Formats: sequence, structure tokens, C-alpha cells
Amino acid sequence: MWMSEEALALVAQRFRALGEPSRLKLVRVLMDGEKAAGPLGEEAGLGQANASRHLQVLVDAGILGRRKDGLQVFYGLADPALPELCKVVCEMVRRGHERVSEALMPAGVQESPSQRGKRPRKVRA
Amino acid sequence: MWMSEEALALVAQRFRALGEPSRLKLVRVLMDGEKAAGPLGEEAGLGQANASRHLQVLVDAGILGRRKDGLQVFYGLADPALPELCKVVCEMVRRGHERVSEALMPAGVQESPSQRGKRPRKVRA
DNA sequence: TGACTATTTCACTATCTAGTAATATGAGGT
DNA sequence: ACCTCATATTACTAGATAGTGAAATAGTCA
Repeated sequence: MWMSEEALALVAQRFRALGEPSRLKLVRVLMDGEKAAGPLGEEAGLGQANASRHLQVLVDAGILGRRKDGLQVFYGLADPALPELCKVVCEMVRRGHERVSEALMPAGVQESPSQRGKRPRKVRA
Repeated sequence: MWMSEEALALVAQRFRALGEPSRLKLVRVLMDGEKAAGPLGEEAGLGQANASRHLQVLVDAGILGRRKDGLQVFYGLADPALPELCKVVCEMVRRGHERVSEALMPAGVQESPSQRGKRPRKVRA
């Protein structure tokens, strides 16, 4: 329709890069401005090696950019649309949480009685 | 700062749910309107079990909603902001792809010469 | 050059995830 | 009740990923 297989993979890559709490912490710290890898990882509560790898993932996904200055490597947001993006998702989460955490329905869509409280089975907690 | 640990996990969950090409295909199909699981999975090119599981992930993440009608289960987008969200990310990808796929820099940020073509090493293809 | 420092990479384990085939569940029709 | 269809769930395998600590690498300063 309106997207190639390859472009789809790129979009997925970006979404997935933002799909780990640790990486979101890094991004959040960088909202205030660029920061060196050391303090950045520390502020996000990550080990050094771990932070480095997550930063690499974010750079590979085009979320972050890097700048070397002397001994340090500074990271910063690579796209001005990123705060907007996070804002949209945060609002989605907020909207979603006004309702019961499961029963999120699109307009006019309602769950059949059989799914409500009938069978606890194993609801994939 | 402006987000609890728990909220961060929820945001990450949503991002991660959109971080797989198969799931993006499902979402893309649903842009036109709700559809039953069978045709939906088929149109996305997924096996039955696989589609079902991906749909569950999307519902759990609050991306999709479901409606049972007789034998069939119809899925639909659960949040009106979703198309907007995808649009923003697609534009990010487009912007990022105008440049060389690696050298995405934030404003005024430039890579040190040592990182450019010097060490091929193992660039995490 | 040589020592020092910030950062990245390596080795490893544990956890998670995608995909597939087979089975179970649940609703309708006969 | 039985049988069938649509969907969901369950093993199971293979591959990816997070986390950690030790070691290597790149850059700076004496």
C-alpha cells in the first residue's frame, strides 16, 4: 500500500529502540541537552558497559547523535521530532490508563461477555 | 523528573509492541478499518498462530481493541493518535535516510575523524 | 613516549521473543 | 448431542537481547 518492506523494518527498528525502559531513561536524560556517556549512564542508573551498548543501539536507530570532545563522547537527540513523539505516546498511555488496564476499546467496540470474567485461564499477565 | 518508573515501563511496552515489522503490518492493515483476525493475519502474510499472538501483544499494549461477533473476532485501532504517531516516525525515518545511514547528527554535532573510516573492527552490522 | 582516563568491546549467562505445528476452546449450525 | 469453523493457546526450536565484569581501545596530558 504505502510502505515498502524495507521502510517498515526501519520504522520497526526505531520503535524497538525506544522499547526498553533503560533506553527511555537515557533519552529522557538527554531531553535537557547533550551529555557525556559516563554521567549519562550513571544518571540513568546503568552500568558502564550496558549504557554504552544501549547508546549504540539508539545511535544505530537514528535516535541519538554523538560528538567527541577530548576524552569524552557526548550524546544528544538526533531528531527534533523526538520529544513530540514521546509526548504522543505518553498521552496514549495516560488515556489508556483512565480505563481498566485491559479493556481498551476503540470507538463502539465492546468485548463479548465470554471474555470478561468467565475464564481466568492464563491471561498472559 | 517527570515520569515514574512504572509509567516508563508502560511507554516502553507501547513502543516495543510497535517494534516488529509483523505487528506494524497488522496495524497498517487496520488503518483502513477493523477486520477479523483471519483475513487480517492473512493480509499481513502471517501464519494463524503467529498472527494471533501478535494481535494479543498489540491488545495488551493498548494499541488495538477487539470485538467478538459470532465466530469471528474483529480488531481495530484503539487510539486515534496512532496514525499520527506512525506519521511522525515515518518522517523521522525519511529525514534520517536523506543522510548517510550512520552519520545522523544533532545540530552542530560532528563526528571525530577517528571514527569515520579508520577502524572497521566490528561495526555491529 | 608513557601513564592516565573515558569509553567501547568481549565473554558469558539468563531471559525473552519470533516462528511453526499441533491441540484446545468456544460459538453456530445440523 | 455432534460436527465444523474461527480463533486462541500450548509445546518447542532458534535467534536476539539485557545485564555484568574483565579486558582492550582511543584520546589526552605530563
